[in-house]
Amino acid sequence: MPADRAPTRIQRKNRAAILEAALDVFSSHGFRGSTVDQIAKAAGLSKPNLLYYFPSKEAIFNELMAGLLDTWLDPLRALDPEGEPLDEILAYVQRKLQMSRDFPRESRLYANEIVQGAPRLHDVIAADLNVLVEEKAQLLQVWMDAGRINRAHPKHLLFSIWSLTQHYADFDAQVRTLMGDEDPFDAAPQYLETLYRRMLTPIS
Amino acid sequence: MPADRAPTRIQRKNRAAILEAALDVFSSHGFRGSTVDQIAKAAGLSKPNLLYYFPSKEAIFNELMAGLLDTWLDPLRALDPEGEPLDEILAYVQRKLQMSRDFPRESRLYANEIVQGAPRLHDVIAADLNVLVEEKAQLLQVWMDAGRINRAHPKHLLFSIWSLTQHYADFDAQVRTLMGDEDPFDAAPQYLETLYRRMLTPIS
DNA sequence: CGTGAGTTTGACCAGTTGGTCAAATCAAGG
DNA sequence: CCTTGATTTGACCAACTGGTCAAACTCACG
Repeated sequence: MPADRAPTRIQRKNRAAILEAALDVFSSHGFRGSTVDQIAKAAGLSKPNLLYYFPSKEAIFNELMAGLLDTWLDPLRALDPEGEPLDEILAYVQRKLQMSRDFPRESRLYANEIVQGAPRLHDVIAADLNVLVEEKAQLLQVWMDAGRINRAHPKHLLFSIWSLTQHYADFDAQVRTLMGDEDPFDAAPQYLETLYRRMLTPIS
Repeated sequence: MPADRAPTRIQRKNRAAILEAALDVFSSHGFRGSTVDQIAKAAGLSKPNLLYYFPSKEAIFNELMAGLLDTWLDPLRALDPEGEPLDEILAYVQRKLQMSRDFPRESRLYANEIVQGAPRLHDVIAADLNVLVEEKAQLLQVWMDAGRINRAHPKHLLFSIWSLTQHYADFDAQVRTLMGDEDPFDAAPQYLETLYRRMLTPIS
C-alpha cells in the first residue's frame, strides 16, 4: 500500500489503469460477477500487484462509485432556475442523452446496482440524490404553477427523463439488435426533443 | 432426475417452488451473483435435492427465461391493427405499466440480463423479438402515414414505452427512495397517459 | 405389509475466488 | 554505484461454488 505522501508517477498511472479496467469489468458483469483477476488482467497487472494499490475488491468499487455519482448528477445540477423553462428541460434531456452515448459503462454500472436493490448505494441515494431531486422537483413545480410549462408530476417527469435517456446505454444490447444498421443515437435526440416539447409546451 | 412420465404431485410442487425461488434470487443478484444453495434454501430444499430436479444452475435459469419471455411480449402482441390507434397505444402503455407493478421481479431479471449485454439471450432477441418489433413498428408507421397519430420514429416510440414502464420495476429501489411515502404507481398511470396523449394526438 | 420407484441427504470433489506474505526486483537520489 | 523505499510476483490459504454419488429414506400401490 502506497504511503500517505504525494503519489508517485507509477502510482498515478496504475491507480488510473485499475479504475478504468474496473469500470469495464464491473459494468459488464456486476460487482459479484466480476473477479479481481479479471480487473487485474484488464489493467495489465497481476492480482497481488493490484491489491497493492487497493485493499480490496470492494474498495475499488467504492472509489469508482464515488467518482461516478458526482459527475452523474452534474447535468441535473445545471438546470437553471433563471433560464427559459422549456429550453432548460430540453437541454437537460440532451445533456443526459449525450452522457448515455459518451459514458455507457458508467450508466450500466449504476443501473446494475439499482436493479439489484442498490445494496451498496442506499446511503448516497437517500442523502445527496434526494436533496437534489427535491430541489429540482420544486423548481419544476414553480414553472408549472406559473404556466410556463404544462403540468405534470415533477418527480415522474424527472424519472421519465432518466429512464428514456439511460435506456440507450443500459439496454444498448437490445436496442442495437433491434435497430439493425441504424445507429440509435441518430434519431434519439430528435425523438426525445419532440416528445418533451409536445409534452411540456403550455396549452394556453 | 425424474423419469420421462407424467410428473408426480411432489415433482410438480418442488419444480414450481424452485422456479419461484429462482426468480426471487436471480432477479435480485443476477445469474452470476446467485448461488444454487441460495435458491435451494429459498425453495426449502437441500442443494443436492434441487439438483435432482434440475440438472444445473443454468438449466433453471433457462427454463425461467423461456417461460418469462412469452408472457413478457404478450402486451405488445395484443396491439390491434383494427383498433383506434391512440387508444391502442395508450392501452398498451397501461398494460405494460401494470406488468411492472405486478411482476417487478420478472422485469428486473430481464433487465439484469440485458444490462450485462444479454450473453444468454442474444438468440431469442435476434429472433422472436425482432420479428415482433418489425411488425408492430410497421403498424405504427401505417397509423402515422394515415395521420391518425403524430409522426415519431416507430422503434424509438416502442423503446420509450418499454423504458418508461419498466423503469418503475427496474429502478424500484431508487424510485421508492425518492418518492418517500407516495406510492409511485399512484401517479404513474396518469403521468404516462398524459405524456403519450400529448405526444401522439394528431396536430391537424 | 412388502416392494420398487421416487425422493432426499451427507460426504465429497475439483475449480474458483478474495486476499496474504515473504522474497525478489526496480527506480531515484545521494 | 549503492542504498532505501517503492513496486512486483510466485506460492499459498481458507472459503465458497457447482456438481456428483452412493446410501438412506419415503411413498404409492398391489
